[in-house]
Amino acid sequence: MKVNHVHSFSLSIPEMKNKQRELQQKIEIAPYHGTPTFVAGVDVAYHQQMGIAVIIVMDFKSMQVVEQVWQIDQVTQEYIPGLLAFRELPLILTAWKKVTIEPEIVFFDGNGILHPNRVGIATHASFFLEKPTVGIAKTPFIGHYLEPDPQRGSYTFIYEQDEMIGASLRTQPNVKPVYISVGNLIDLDSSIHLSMQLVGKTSRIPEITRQADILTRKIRREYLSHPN
DNA sequence: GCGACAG
DNA sequence: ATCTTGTCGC
Repeated sequence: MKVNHVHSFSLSIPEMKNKQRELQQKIEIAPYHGTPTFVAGVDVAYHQQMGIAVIIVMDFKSMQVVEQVWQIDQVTQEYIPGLLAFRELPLILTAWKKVTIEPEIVFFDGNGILHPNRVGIATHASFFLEKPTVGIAKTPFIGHYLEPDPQRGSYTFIYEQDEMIGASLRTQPNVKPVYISVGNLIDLDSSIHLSMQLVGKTSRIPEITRQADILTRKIRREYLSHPN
């Protein structure tokens, strides 16, 4: 297992757990509540060794993109299940410095506490961003849950033992659900409902991370894909 | 020990 | 994540 702790951040797994316990108290004292004005979405794409991190800032009500920033750099850390943040977070945090419109909540392509150590990338990122984060994953990682009803907006909770660690959310009728989990500083119900409000008419993935994903591929097309 | 395993 | 054509459906 190769993990270089030579990044703009570095937390060992025990440190992650401590940090999580510390911020868990803030969640209980002051979880995010209400309707955000601006939200952000984060995603990363790759072209060989190059990674492209995109952050989209969007007006929550109109779902219009108000800012988009990105960062391109070499990524040498391999992907290890459970340690996605070690691969993607350094690039994301560099891109984050370019954001000028401050969002209240940040959504990630990946998991929050729906993770073997309860520290998925959305949770890990919150330690540095210090704001509420939510994980939106396209495939389940861990946990047990029942299939949500086929209609749009229905959801079931995901458990491990007696711990409720996420939700399986049906964003479109008869379409495979997405997997929502708390990153930090927000409760699961808000995470689910805010994610659902960011779903467009026909897409399975909420617009906030979908737009980030789209831009990520566009940048790759224009800057990295062509040999000449 | 063996397989599974977010992106 | 990435490699990839056509195709069914709104």
